[in-house]
Amino acid sequence: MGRPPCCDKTNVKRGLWTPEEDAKILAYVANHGIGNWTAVPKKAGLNRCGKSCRLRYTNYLRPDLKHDSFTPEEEELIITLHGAIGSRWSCIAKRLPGRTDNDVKNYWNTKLRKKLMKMGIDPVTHKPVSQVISDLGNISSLTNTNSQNNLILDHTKDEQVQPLQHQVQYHQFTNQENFQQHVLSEVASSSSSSSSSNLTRLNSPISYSCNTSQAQINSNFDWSDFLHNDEPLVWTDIQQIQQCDIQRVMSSLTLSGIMQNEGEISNNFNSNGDDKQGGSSEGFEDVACDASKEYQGHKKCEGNSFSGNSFVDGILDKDSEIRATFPEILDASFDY
DNA sequence: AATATCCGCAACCGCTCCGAC
DNA sequence: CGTCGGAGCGGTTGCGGATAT
Repeated sequence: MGRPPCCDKTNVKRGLWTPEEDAKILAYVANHGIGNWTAVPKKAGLNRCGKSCRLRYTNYLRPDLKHDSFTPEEEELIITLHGAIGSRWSCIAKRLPGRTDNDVKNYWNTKLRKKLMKMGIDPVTHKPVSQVISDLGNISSLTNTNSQNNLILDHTKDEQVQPLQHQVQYHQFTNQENFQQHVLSEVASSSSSSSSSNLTRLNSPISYSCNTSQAQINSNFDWSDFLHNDEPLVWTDIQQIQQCDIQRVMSSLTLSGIMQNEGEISNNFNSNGDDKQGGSSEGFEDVACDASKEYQGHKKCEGNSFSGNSFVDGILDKDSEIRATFPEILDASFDY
Protein backbone atom coordinates (compact mmCIF):
# COMPACT_ATOMS: atom_id res chain seq x y z
CA MET A 1 0.00 0.00 0.00
CA GLY A 2 1.52 3.28 -1.10
CA ARG A 3 0.90 6.84 -0.16
CA PRO A 4 -2.50 8.29 -0.92
CA PRO A 5 -2.45 10.78 -3.81
CA CYS A 6 -1.79 14.40 -2.91
CA CYS A 7 -5.03 15.45 -4.57
CA ASP A 8 -8.04 14.05 -6.38
CA LYS A 9 -6.45 13.35 -9.75
CA THR A 10 -9.81 12.94 -11.46
CA ASN A 11 -10.99 16.44 -10.62
CA VAL A 12 -7.91 18.48 -11.43
CA LYS A 13 -6.89 19.88 -14.77
CA ARG A 14 -3.84 18.39 -16.40
CA GLY A 15 -1.72 19.11 -19.43
CA LEU A 16 -0.42 22.37 -20.75
CA TRP A 17 -0.85 25.54 -18.79
CA THR A 18 -2.74 28.54 -20.14
CA PRO A 19 -1.45 32.12 -19.79
CA GLU A 20 -4.33 32.80 -17.40
CA GLU A 21 -3.23 29.97 -15.12
CA ASP A 22 0.36 31.19 -15.25
CA ALA A 23 -0.80 34.68 -14.32
CA LYS A 24 -2.69 33.32 -11.34
CA ILE A 25 0.36 31.50 -10.02
CA LEU A 26 2.60 34.50 -10.54
CA ALA A 27 0.10 36.74 -8.79
CA TYR A 28 -0.17 34.31 -5.92
CA VAL A 29 3.61 34.04 -5.51
CA ALA A 30 4.00 37.80 -5.74
CA ASN A 31 1.52 38.24 -2.89
CA HIS A 32 2.30 35.29 -0.68
CA GLY A 33 5.73 34.05 -1.65
CA ILE A 34 6.72 30.43 -2.15
CA GLY A 35 5.65 27.69 0.20
CA ASN A 36 2.87 25.22 1.00
CA TRP A 37 2.19 24.33 -2.60
CA THR A 38 -0.71 22.08 -1.73
CA ALA A 39 -2.62 25.14 -0.62
CA VAL A 40 -1.72 27.16 -3.71
CA PRO A 41 -4.41 25.85 -6.11
CA LYS A 42 -7.22 26.72 -3.74
CA LYS A 43 -5.83 30.10 -2.74
CA ALA A 44 -4.85 31.03 -6.29
CA GLY A 45 -8.13 29.87 -7.78
CA LEU A 46 -6.62 27.08 -9.85
CA ASN A 47 -8.05 23.67 -10.58
CA ARG A 48 -4.62 22.04 -10.51
CA CYS A 49 -2.66 19.71 -8.31
CA GLY A 50 -0.37 21.57 -5.93
CA LYS A 51 2.55 19.57 -7.12
CA SER A 52 1.78 20.56 -10.68
CA CYS A 53 1.71 24.24 -9.60
CA ARG A 54 5.11 23.88 -7.97
CA LEU A 55 6.59 22.27 -11.06
CA ARG A 56 5.13 24.91 -13.34
CA TYR A 57 6.59 27.66 -11.23
CA THR A 58 9.99 26.16 -10.53
CA ASN A 59 10.55 24.87 -14.06
CA TYR A 60 9.04 27.67 -16.10
CA LEU A 61 7.69 30.74 -14.34
CA ARG A 62 10.50 31.53 -11.92
CA PRO A 63 11.73 35.02 -12.80
CA ASP A 64 15.40 34.09 -12.60
CA LEU A 65 15.15 31.39 -15.24
CA LYS A 66 16.91 31.65 -18.57
CA HIS A 67 14.86 30.58 -21.55
CA ASP A 68 17.55 30.88 -24.21
CA SER A 69 19.61 28.00 -25.54
CA PHE A 70 22.55 26.51 -23.66
CA THR A 71 25.95 28.06 -24.25
CA PRO A 72 29.03 25.97 -25.14
CA GLU A 73 30.39 26.70 -21.67
CA GLU A 74 27.23 25.39 -20.03
CA GLU A 75 27.32 22.38 -22.33
CA GLU A 76 30.92 21.67 -21.39
CA LEU A 77 30.14 21.98 -17.72
CA ILE A 78 27.17 19.63 -17.92
CA ILE A 79 29.30 17.00 -19.61
CA THR A 80 32.06 17.41 -17.07
CA LEU A 81 29.72 17.23 -14.10
CA HIS A 82 27.78 14.33 -15.55
CA GLY A 83 31.04 12.46 -16.00
CA ALA A 84 31.87 13.09 -12.38
CA ILE A 85 28.57 12.62 -10.57
CA GLY A 86 26.23 11.00 -13.05
CA SER A 87 22.63 11.99 -13.54
CA ARG A 88 22.20 14.09 -10.44
CA TRP A 89 20.43 16.77 -12.40
CA SER A 90 19.56 18.99 -9.50
CA CYS A 91 23.20 19.11 -8.38
CA ILE A 92 24.30 19.94 -11.89
CA ALA A 93 21.57 22.54 -12.30
CA LYS A 94 22.66 24.29 -9.12
CA ARG A 95 25.93 25.05 -10.86
CA LEU A 96 24.17 26.58 -13.85
CA PRO A 97 22.43 29.81 -12.84
CA GLY A 98 19.05 30.20 -14.47
CA ARG A 99 18.75 26.53 -15.42
CA THR A 100 16.52 23.93 -13.81
CA ASP A 101 17.17 20.27 -13.31
CA ASN A 102 14.48 19.61 -15.89
CA ASP A 103 16.23 21.87 -18.41
CA VAL A 104 19.54 20.15 -17.87
CA LYS A 105 18.03 16.69 -17.98
CA ASN A 106 16.14 17.42 -21.20
CA TYR A 107 19.18 18.99 -22.79
CA TRP A 108 21.28 15.99 -21.88
CA ASN A 109 18.75 13.48 -23.16
CA THR A 110 18.01 15.27 -26.41
CA LYS A 111 21.36 16.78 -27.36
CA LEU A 112 24.41 15.93 -25.34
CA ARG A 113 23.88 12.19 -25.07
CA LYS A 114 23.56 11.93 -28.84
CA LYS A 115 26.48 14.26 -29.37
CA LEU A 116 28.77 12.09 -27.25
CA MET A 117 27.56 8.94 -28.92
CA LYS A 118 28.32 10.49 -32.32
CA MET A 119 31.82 11.20 -31.05
CA GLY A 120 32.18 7.56 -30.11
CA ILE A 121 32.04 8.24 -26.40
CA ASP A 122 29.74 6.25 -24.19
CA PRO A 123 27.47 8.80 -22.46
CA VAL A 124 27.08 6.65 -19.37
CA THR A 125 30.73 6.00 -18.59
CA HIS A 126 32.21 8.89 -20.61
CA LYS A 127 34.72 6.49 -22.09
CA PRO A 128 35.31 5.52 -25.73
CA VAL A 129 32.78 2.97 -26.82
CA SER A 130 35.51 0.53 -27.76
CA GLN A 131 36.87 0.72 -24.24
CA VAL A 132 33.44 -0.13 -22.90
CA ILE A 133 33.39 -3.09 -25.24
CA SER A 134 36.86 -3.98 -24.11
CA ASP A 135 35.73 -3.77 -20.49
CA LEU A 136 32.81 -6.02 -21.27
CA GLY A 137 35.27 -8.45 -22.82
CA ASN A 138 37.33 -8.27 -19.66
CA ILE A 139 34.24 -8.94 -17.58
CA SER A 140 33.46 -11.96 -19.67
CA SER A 141 37.00 -13.30 -19.55
CA LEU A 142 37.31 -12.46 -15.88
CA THR A 143 34.12 -14.33 -15.17
CA ASN A 144 35.43 -17.30 -17.06
CA THR A 145 38.84 -17.04 -15.45
CA ASN A 146 37.27 -16.67 -12.07
CA SER A 147 35.10 -19.70 -12.44
CA GLN A 148 37.98 -21.69 -13.86
CA ASN A 149 40.16 -20.68 -10.99
CA ASN A 150 37.50 -21.70 -8.60
CA LEU A 151 37.30 -25.05 -10.24
CA ILE A 152 41.00 -25.74 -10.12
CA LEU A 153 41.63 -23.73 -6.94
CA ASP A 154 44.57 -21.94 -8.48
CA HIS A 155 45.37 -19.41 -5.77
CA THR A 156 48.45 -18.22 -7.58
CA LYS A 157 46.18 -15.96 -9.61
CA ASP A 158 44.44 -14.42 -6.65
CA GLU A 159 45.73 -10.97 -7.42
CA GLN A 160 44.08 -11.01 -10.79
CA VAL A 161 40.74 -12.12 -9.49
CA GLN A 162 39.58 -8.93 -7.92
CA PRO A 163 35.91 -8.36 -7.34
CA LEU A 164 34.38 -7.78 -10.73
CA GLN A 165 32.71 -4.43 -10.17
CA HIS A 166 35.86 -3.01 -8.71
CA GLN A 167 37.95 -4.17 -11.63
CA VAL A 168 35.66 -2.31 -13.98
CA GLN A 169 35.52 0.76 -11.81
CA TYR A 170 39.18 1.11 -11.09
CA HIS A 171 40.14 2.96 -14.23
CA GLN A 172 37.76 5.78 -13.29
CA PHE A 173 39.97 6.77 -10.42
CA THR A 174 43.17 8.66 -10.59
CA ASN A 175 45.04 6.24 -8.40
CA GLN A 176 44.52 3.27 -6.21
CA GLU A 177 44.20 5.36 -3.08
CA ASN A 178 41.22 7.23 -4.41
CA PHE A 179 39.73 4.04 -5.63
CA GLN A 180 40.09 2.48 -2.24
CA GLN A 181 38.51 5.51 -0.62
CA HIS A 182 35.57 5.10 -2.93
CA VAL A 183 35.22 1.43 -2.14
CA LEU A 184 35.35 2.19 1.56
CA SER A 185 32.76 4.90 1.23
CA GLU A 186 30.55 2.51 -0.69
CA VAL A 187 30.84 -0.09 1.99
CA ALA A 188 30.11 2.52 4.63
CA SER A 189 27.07 3.79 2.81
CA SER A 190 25.74 0.47 1.61
CA SER A 191 23.41 0.04 4.55
CA SER A 192 21.71 3.36 3.97
CA SER A 193 21.83 3.66 0.23
CA SER A 194 18.60 4.02 -1.65
CA SER A 195 17.73 1.37 -4.16
CA SER A 196 17.07 3.79 -6.98
CA SER A 197 20.54 5.25 -7.13
CA ASN A 198 22.74 2.20 -6.89
CA LEU A 199 23.64 2.11 -10.54
CA THR A 200 24.47 5.78 -10.64
CA ARG A 201 26.61 5.49 -7.57
CA LEU A 202 28.54 2.64 -9.02
CA ASN A 203 29.23 4.46 -12.22
CA SER A 204 29.83 7.84 -10.67
CA PRO A 205 31.78 8.35 -7.51
CA ILE A 206 30.02 10.81 -5.26
CA SER A 207 33.22 12.55 -4.45
CA TYR A 208 36.89 12.07 -4.74
CA SER A 209 39.91 14.11 -4.10
CA CYS A 210 42.15 15.26 -6.89
CA ASN A 211 45.40 14.80 -5.04
CA THR A 212 47.18 12.19 -7.03
CA SER A 213 50.73 11.04 -6.79
CA GLN A 214 51.37 12.32 -10.27
CA ALA A 215 50.18 15.86 -9.88
CA GLN A 216 49.30 17.91 -6.90
CA ILE A 217 47.18 20.70 -8.25
CA ASN A 218 43.91 21.50 -6.59
CA SER A 219 44.76 19.13 -3.83
CA ASN A 220 41.95 20.49 -1.70
CA PHE A 221 39.30 20.20 -4.33
CA ASP A 222 36.50 17.84 -3.52
CA TRP A 223 33.38 17.18 -5.55
CA SER A 224 31.28 16.72 -2.49
CA ASP A 225 32.19 20.13 -1.09
CA PHE A 226 31.82 21.67 -4.47
CA LEU A 227 28.38 20.28 -5.13
CA HIS A 228 27.02 21.05 -1.71
CA ASN A 229 28.10 24.64 -2.01
CA ASP A 230 25.21 26.84 -3.08
CA GLU A 231 27.41 29.69 -4.23
CA PRO A 232 27.01 30.55 -7.89
CA LEU A 233 29.53 29.07 -10.24
CA VAL A 234 32.46 31.27 -11.07
CA TRP A 235 35.12 30.87 -13.69
CA THR A 236 37.71 29.53 -11.29
CA ASP A 237 35.25 26.77 -10.37
CA ILE A 238 35.08 25.78 -14.01
CA GLN A 239 38.84 25.81 -14.24
CA GLN A 240 39.06 23.64 -11.16
CA ILE A 241 36.61 21.16 -12.57
CA GLN A 242 38.31 21.09 -15.91
CA GLN A 243 41.73 20.65 -14.41
CA CYS A 244 40.54 17.99 -12.03
CA ASP A 245 38.71 16.09 -14.70
CA ILE A 246 41.49 16.38 -17.22
CA GLN A 247 43.98 15.34 -14.60
CA ARG A 248 41.88 12.34 -13.71
CA VAL A 249 41.64 11.22 -17.31
CA MET A 250 45.28 12.01 -18.01
CA SER A 251 46.24 9.83 -15.13
CA SER A 252 44.12 7.00 -16.40
CA LEU A 253 45.68 7.43 -19.83
CA THR A 254 49.09 7.25 -18.25
CA LEU A 255 48.09 4.19 -16.31
CA SER A 256 46.76 2.56 -19.43
CA GLY A 257 49.96 3.22 -21.29
CA ILE A 258 48.78 5.93 -23.65
CA MET A 259 50.98 8.56 -22.06
CA GLN A 260 54.59 7.61 -21.75
CA ASN A 261 56.29 10.61 -20.24
CA GLU A 262 54.57 10.87 -16.90
CA GLY A 263 56.97 13.45 -15.49
CA GLU A 264 56.39 15.91 -18.26
CA ILE A 265 52.66 15.70 -17.85
CA SER A 266 53.03 16.22 -14.16
CA ASN A 267 55.14 19.30 -14.77
CA ASN A 268 52.53 20.69 -17.06
CA PHE A 269 49.89 20.25 -14.42
CA ASN A 270 51.99 21.75 -11.71
CA SER A 271 52.87 24.81 -13.69
CA ASN A 272 49.29 25.18 -14.69
CA GLY A 273 47.99 24.62 -11.23
CA ASP A 274 49.69 27.74 -9.95
CA ASP A 275 47.76 29.88 -12.32
CA LYS A 276 44.36 30.14 -10.76
CA GLN A 277 43.78 33.76 -11.61
CA GLY A 278 42.24 35.39 -14.61
CA GLY A 279 39.37 34.59 -16.93
CA SER A 280 41.22 32.46 -19.38
CA SER A 281 41.14 28.78 -20.06
CA GLU A 282 44.64 28.77 -21.45
CA GLY A 283 45.86 26.50 -18.70
CA PHE A 284 43.33 23.88 -19.51
CA GLU A 285 43.98 24.24 -23.20
CA ASP A 286 47.72 24.08 -22.78
CA VAL A 287 47.56 20.95 -20.73
CA ALA A 288 45.17 19.32 -23.12
CA CYS A 289 47.33 20.38 -26.04
CA ASP A 290 50.57 19.26 -24.47
CA ALA A 291 49.14 15.95 -23.49
CA SER A 292 47.68 15.52 -26.89
CA LYS A 293 51.03 16.33 -28.50
CA GLU A 294 52.63 13.94 -26.13
CA TYR A 295 50.42 11.22 -27.37
CA GLN A 296 49.87 12.16 -30.95
CA GLY A 297 53.35 13.47 -31.68
CA HIS A 298 52.56 14.94 -35.03
CA LYS A 299 49.12 16.43 -34.56
CA LYS A 300 48.79 20.14 -34.40
CA CYS A 301 46.92 21.32 -31.38
CA GLU A 302 44.15 23.70 -32.26
CA GLY A 303 40.63 24.64 -31.35
CA ASN A 304 38.97 27.31 -29.29
CA SER A 305 39.55 27.69 -25.63
CA PHE A 306 37.38 25.47 -23.52
CA SER A 307 36.79 23.10 -26.37
CA GLY A 308 39.17 20.39 -25.31
CA ASN A 309 39.00 19.05 -28.85
CA SER A 310 42.59 17.86 -28.90
CA PHE A 311 41.97 15.89 -25.81
CA VAL A 312 38.90 14.26 -27.28
CA ASP A 313 41.01 13.52 -30.34
CA GLY A 314 43.42 11.71 -28.08
CA ILE A 315 40.67 9.54 -26.69
CA LEU A 316 39.27 8.88 -30.13
CA ASP A 317 42.69 7.98 -31.47
CA LYS A 318 43.01 5.45 -28.72
CA ASP A 319 39.59 4.25 -29.71
CA SER A 320 40.77 3.80 -33.31
CA GLU A 321 43.82 1.99 -32.08
CA ILE A 322 41.72 -0.49 -30.14
CA ARG A 323 39.41 -0.96 -33.09
CA ALA A 324 42.41 -1.62 -35.33
CA THR A 325 43.77 -4.13 -32.87
CA PHE A 326 40.45 -5.88 -32.40
CA PRO A 327 38.63 -5.50 -35.74
CA GLU A 328 36.07 -8.08 -34.72
CA ILE A 329 34.41 -5.57 -32.41
CA LEU A 330 33.33 -3.60 -35.45
CA ASP A 331 31.14 -6.50 -36.52
CA ALA A 332 29.89 -7.42 -33.12
CA SER A 333 26.42 -6.20 -32.30
CA PHE A 334 25.77 -5.47 -28.70
CA ASP A 335 23.28 -3.90 -26.34
CA TYR A 336 23.98 -2.09 -23.18
C1' DA B 1 -0.64 19.47 -50.15
C1' DA B 2 -1.03 15.54 -47.28
C1' DT B 3 0.93 12.31 -44.40
C1' DA B 4 4.57 10.20 -41.68
C1' DT B 5 8.32 10.62 -38.77
C1' DC B 6 11.37 12.95 -35.78
C1' DC B 7 12.55 15.89 -32.07
C1' DG B 8 12.35 19.06 -28.14
C1' DC B 9 10.27 20.20 -24.18
C1' DA B 10 6.68 20.65 -20.66
C1' DA B 11 4.42 17.94 -17.63
C1' DC B 12 3.48 13.88 -15.04
C1' DC B 13 4.53 9.83 -12.08
C1' DG B 14 6.37 7.31 -8.48
C1' DC B 15 9.57 7.35 -5.30
C1' DT B 16 12.68 9.09 -1.40
C1' DC B 17 13.95 12.51 1.86
C1' DC B 18 13.20 15.15 5.77
C1' DG B 19 11.09 18.00 9.21
C1' DA B 20 7.12 18.52 12.30
C1' DC B 21 4.39 16.42 15.56
C1' DC C 1 10.55 6.32 17.80
C1' DG C 2 6.93 6.14 14.44
C1' DT C 3 3.74 8.52 11.45
C1' DC C 4 2.33 12.02 8.40
C1' DG C 5 2.68 15.04 4.70
C1' DG C 6 5.18 18.57 2.00
C1' DA C 7 9.09 19.11 -0.94
C1' DG C 8 12.23 17.52 -4.17
C1' DC C 9 14.32 14.26 -7.37
C1' DG C 10 15.06 11.35 -11.53
C1' DG C 11 12.79 8.76 -15.08
C1' DT C 12 9.28 8.71 -18.39
C1' DT C 13 5.41 10.18 -21.25
C1' DG C 14 3.00 12.60 -24.63
C1' DC C 15 1.92 16.85 -27.05
C1' DG C 16 2.91 19.90 -30.68
C1' DG C 17 5.93 21.92 -33.97
C1' DA C 18 9.48 20.96 -37.50
C1' DT C 19 11.16 18.31 -41.07
C1' DA C 20 11.17 14.61 -44.47
C1' DT C 21 8.83 11.89 -47.88
